[in-house]
Amino acid sequence: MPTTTAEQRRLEAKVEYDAYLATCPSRQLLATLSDKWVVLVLTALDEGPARYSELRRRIAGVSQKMLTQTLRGLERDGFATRTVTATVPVTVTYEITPLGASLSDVVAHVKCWAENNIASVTAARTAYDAGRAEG
Amino acid sequence: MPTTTAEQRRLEAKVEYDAYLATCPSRQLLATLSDKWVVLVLTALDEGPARYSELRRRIAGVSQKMLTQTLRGLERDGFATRTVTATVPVTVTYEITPLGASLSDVVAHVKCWAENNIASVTAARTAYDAGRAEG
DNA sequence: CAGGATCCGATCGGATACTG
DNA sequence: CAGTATCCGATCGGATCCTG
Repeated sequence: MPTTTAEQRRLEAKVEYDAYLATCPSRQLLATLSDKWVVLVLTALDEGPARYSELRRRIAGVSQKMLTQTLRGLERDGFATRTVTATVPVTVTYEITPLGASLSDVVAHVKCWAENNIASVTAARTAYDAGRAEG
Repeated sequence: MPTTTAEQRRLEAKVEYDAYLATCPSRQLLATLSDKWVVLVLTALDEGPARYSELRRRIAGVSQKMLTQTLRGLERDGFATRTVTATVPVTVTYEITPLGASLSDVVAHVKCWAENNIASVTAARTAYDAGRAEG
């Protein structure tokens, strides 16, 4: 009854790999950028400081849950600052940090590539789908 | 019974925004890169052509479902080619395309930023968590 | 070898209701 | 105004079984 087979070894490899991925800086960042809301909020903040409600307006369609959650993440990662002013009712202002702005530049770079190459991607997709259709 | 209130308008805004996002090239690409497997497979292919089983080994921890699904996506987007050789059993080789290699360069750029700035992010996180802990 | 098909638990994210 | 807390449907992805 050999319980350690290819199955076992694959599982071990997975655990190792997961650990590797978890500590890999680039994977961590990719995971962050994976979040669609992170990119949208970061971009919105890049246009200038804004209050919570202002952000909800800039990013139409975001739920309050996701906006809050995303802002907390950005704050934690040092990409944005959260400033509370003791007015009545309280005023909260979010602002992008230099680090956040730097990240925003990277995102802009990705956007640039996308805009330059979307035509090729669309063409490839159309061709691929056409091939599927005719069998 | 005014059924069209702020709630209604927000929904409409959301629909519009979703449509905008769906057609936005950069968002489409970001959505693609969002997928952790896309990045991993693309990177693996960037190291050279490989067969299906070889890819499973290069990317430890990937399930066959996700690998296949991801490869189909890459093929559809024109980032990789799939070549079937009629041997017994059949041999399938995947290779990155120039477009895919170009995208891989962008990913490398992101990785570079990550490696250069991970220290700042980690520091920010530690500081943030410390602040939370002490209340 | 290279997948297609299916089941199913886990996570995500929107809607809703309530608070200082 | 700026959130927090909860419910819950939908999607994701891994495991498993099967095929040319």
